[in-house]
Amino acid sequence: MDFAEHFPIWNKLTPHQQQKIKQHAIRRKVPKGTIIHNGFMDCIGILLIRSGQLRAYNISNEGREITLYRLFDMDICIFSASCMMPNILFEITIEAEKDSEFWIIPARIYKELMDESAAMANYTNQIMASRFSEVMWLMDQIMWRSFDKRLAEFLIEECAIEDTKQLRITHEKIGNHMGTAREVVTRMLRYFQSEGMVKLTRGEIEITDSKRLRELGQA
Amino acid sequence: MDFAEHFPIWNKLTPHQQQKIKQHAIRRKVPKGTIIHNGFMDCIGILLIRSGQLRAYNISNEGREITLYRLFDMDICIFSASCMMPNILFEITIEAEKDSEFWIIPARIYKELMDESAAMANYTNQIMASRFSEVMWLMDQIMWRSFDKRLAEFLIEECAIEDTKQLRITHEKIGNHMGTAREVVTRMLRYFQSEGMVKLTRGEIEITDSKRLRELGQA
DNA sequence: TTCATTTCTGTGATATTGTCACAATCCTGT
DNA sequence: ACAGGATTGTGACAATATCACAGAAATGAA
Repeated sequence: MDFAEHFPIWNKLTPHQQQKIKQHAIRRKVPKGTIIHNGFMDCIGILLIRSGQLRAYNISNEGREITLYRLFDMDICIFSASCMMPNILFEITIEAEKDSEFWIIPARIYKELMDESAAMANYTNQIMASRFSEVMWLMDQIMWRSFDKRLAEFLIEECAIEDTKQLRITHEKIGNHMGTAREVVTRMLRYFQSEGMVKLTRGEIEITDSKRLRELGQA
Repeated sequence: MDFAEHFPIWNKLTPHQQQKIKQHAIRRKVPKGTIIHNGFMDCIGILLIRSGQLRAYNISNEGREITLYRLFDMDICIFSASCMMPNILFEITIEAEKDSEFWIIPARIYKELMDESAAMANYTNQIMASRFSEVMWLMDQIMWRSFDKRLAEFLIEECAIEDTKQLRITHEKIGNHMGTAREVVTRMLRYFQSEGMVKLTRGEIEITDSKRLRELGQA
């Protein structure tokens, strides 16, 4: 079990607490597309991500989506255990964007640890603050930046994550990430193409002028 | 000092911790309009509100505002001590909307308490979760609800807070609360007036059909 | 291989909201 | 009474969202 290597505050826990985690942590593997957490329904526990990529997003009543943040290797997902936090009154969905593997610490166990360990509680605090910061960043984007800049930034970010200039993603998916309609994405991408910044083919977007796109995204 | 009566987890603290708070907590009174916290600049500490009303909001580079949440009697303001939370990477401004009075626990003292007391750390967690929930609620509003419904709901909410149907507020202020331009507010209010839901005079909005307004706000 | 079906993209028409410019009105202090 | 500021009103236009529908490309079944 290489859990200890990955859990950041392992050394601040007592042997007894370490033992407890070792005993109850479960390892799990899920294929791309799996819904790991959905609103209030389930409460599997805290996740420590070993590999893969998760996406936390919000769904409107009409089924429109917006990505709140993403989780990568070593990240910790707390909202999959929102049942143990009575003041979390919002619903969030968490989905595996890629095949992923993670450990689960059951909510009950984690709560016990938080209650008895200030280190654990403070660490949880920091994770919550990180997620909060990410959502606030998103809020700023939505409120104060125009769509062309946001889309440019999204494409650049996506290229960085996937480490390629040939993004295999549909306009619909981009719309779901950004909380807007597919048509809006299509139109803006066509504009980008007319400006020579991307080349569009079905199911793929090739970035042809990443310098200009980056400038636009950072403006 | 009636601090103890107001601080929710007072009983879970050791006498020594209680003593420490009593020693360092400061009481302060500020007039309406005071900026209590501004971005990263100051870090006065945790506030426990005794009376009055605070507003936490966000400012864009161009100076446009949006209210994130409000704080009332007994509420606790943590972002006035964001310097002690390294993962809080966003800027927030906190302003007294009315003459207000509160206690301040200096950030350093509060941090010491959190580090040594799991109860304190977990309590802080809950406050953070509450604020997070409020921001997520706002996000939902912004993303998925049309402006007429949001404005209707704002007016109803404002009436509840002020306990009156004659709101003394300018269109500009409403725009700043809702993150939109003054003209947009003016136009929608004129529409509401044409529908007989409000009556507009300079500096005042009288709600004349709160039933319909409420229905609109909840639709 | 062919055809039907599904997925993905393209586009015009219209509605909503944001931006800009400027005017009109009301209020306040002198 | 008057000047100057604060507040509100409004038209023109831009940006984005919504709706309806069509065409193109991929997929899978026969």
